[in-house]
Amino acid sequence: MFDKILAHVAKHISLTQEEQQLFTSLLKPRKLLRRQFLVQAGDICRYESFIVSGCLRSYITDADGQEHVLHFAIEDWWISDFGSFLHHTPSQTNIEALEPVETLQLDLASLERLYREIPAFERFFRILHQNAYLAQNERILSGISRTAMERYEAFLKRYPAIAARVPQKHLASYLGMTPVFMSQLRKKRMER
Amino acid sequence: MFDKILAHVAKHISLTQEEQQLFTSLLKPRKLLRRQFLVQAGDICRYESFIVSGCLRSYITDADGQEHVLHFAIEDWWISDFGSFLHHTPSQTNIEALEPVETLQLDLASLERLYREIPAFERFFRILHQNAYLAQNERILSGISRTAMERYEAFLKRYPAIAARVPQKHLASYLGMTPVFMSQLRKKRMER
DNA sequence: AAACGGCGTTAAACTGGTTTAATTTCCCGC
DNA sequence: GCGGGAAATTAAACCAGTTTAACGCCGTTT
Repeated sequence: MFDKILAHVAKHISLTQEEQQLFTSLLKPRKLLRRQFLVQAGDICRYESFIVSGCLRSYITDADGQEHVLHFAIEDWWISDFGSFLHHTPSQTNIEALEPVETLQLDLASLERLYREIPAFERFFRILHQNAYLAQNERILSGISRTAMERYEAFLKRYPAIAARVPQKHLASYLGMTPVFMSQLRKKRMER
Repeated sequence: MFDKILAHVAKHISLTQEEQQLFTSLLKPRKLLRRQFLVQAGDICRYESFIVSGCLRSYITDADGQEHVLHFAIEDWWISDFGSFLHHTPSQTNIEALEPVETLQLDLASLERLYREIPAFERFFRILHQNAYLAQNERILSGISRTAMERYEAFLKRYPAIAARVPQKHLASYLGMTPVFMSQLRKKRMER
């Protein structure tokens, strides 16, 4: 049951048997059906959720009622409304299962206990946040310097598994364009 | 000389006298004139630079020769090409002083030594990266959900000091619009 | 198997933002 | 303080991406 998450953690830090035990004892499993919400806007997001299987999207609904996809997350990734989780403030985002999902959840008190009792976890999450920061930089650059076609093709190249797995309208939203326009881009690519 | 950076670090972690001494002994001062580069594309970015005074921008030049501003940085912030710094790969970005700048620089070996000898620094940089990640999220959201006018006004509200300090063309680039269009937005705001 | 509703596609009108180019203003180096 | 070059402004033509609406294709429900 904990194999996947232990293998994931072992990519960055090594834990003794006892440390593994402590860590896994803090994790609470949670399963979601398709279309079920892990977090809803207005809730306080109480967990960082490690995804054992399945696929989710996080998005916000703006003042005009329009949805904007912030992230996709699949196996071996973590997801949360990070601001809400850290500061116990109401979540801006919704996080919805696009497929049946199994997660392992860690609450803030448990995370802080981990930091205290197994300092290597400071390192582990530092590395995760570093990587997240690098990926975000890429995405920002993409947004200010690339055309819609370039963004679409870059996504296909970098995350082919996700592109094949999520509805196009959500991908279009993630990429900052309309589903109609993305469909036109797909057509142009086919003709080429 | 080290007052500013010690005060900055003290916001997140507490250090003993000896730890402060070790930390500051690893910092190398570097000053830049206006228009001088802290990092040039193609170089390996060997330092995280803490800014004691002055203002810089990081940007990339794309295949068409167009510049795109990724970040501004002022007093009390850190700047680097983080990917280049971490992995010793050639920098994608240029980092240029917009004013005379004083920095304190930390190289990767020193940073790793800090992590080893003062584990609190794992925590310190975890928190910095967490905050960076949150700010990046905001910006991405802004890019996919807001109009140019909304982005401009949000920036003015959040970073008025920077907006007043940097050339408009750089700000326009940061916000993902042309200087000409931003000038039109400014005019509309004045008329209102 | 019929009816329903959500999703992707197509086409056409439209608009927010770009491009180009001319004019003015502002630095700042001498 | 003066001259030159870069930055900001204005106007007009242009284009990338949006909007609206109609249609066809599944997959689900009944």
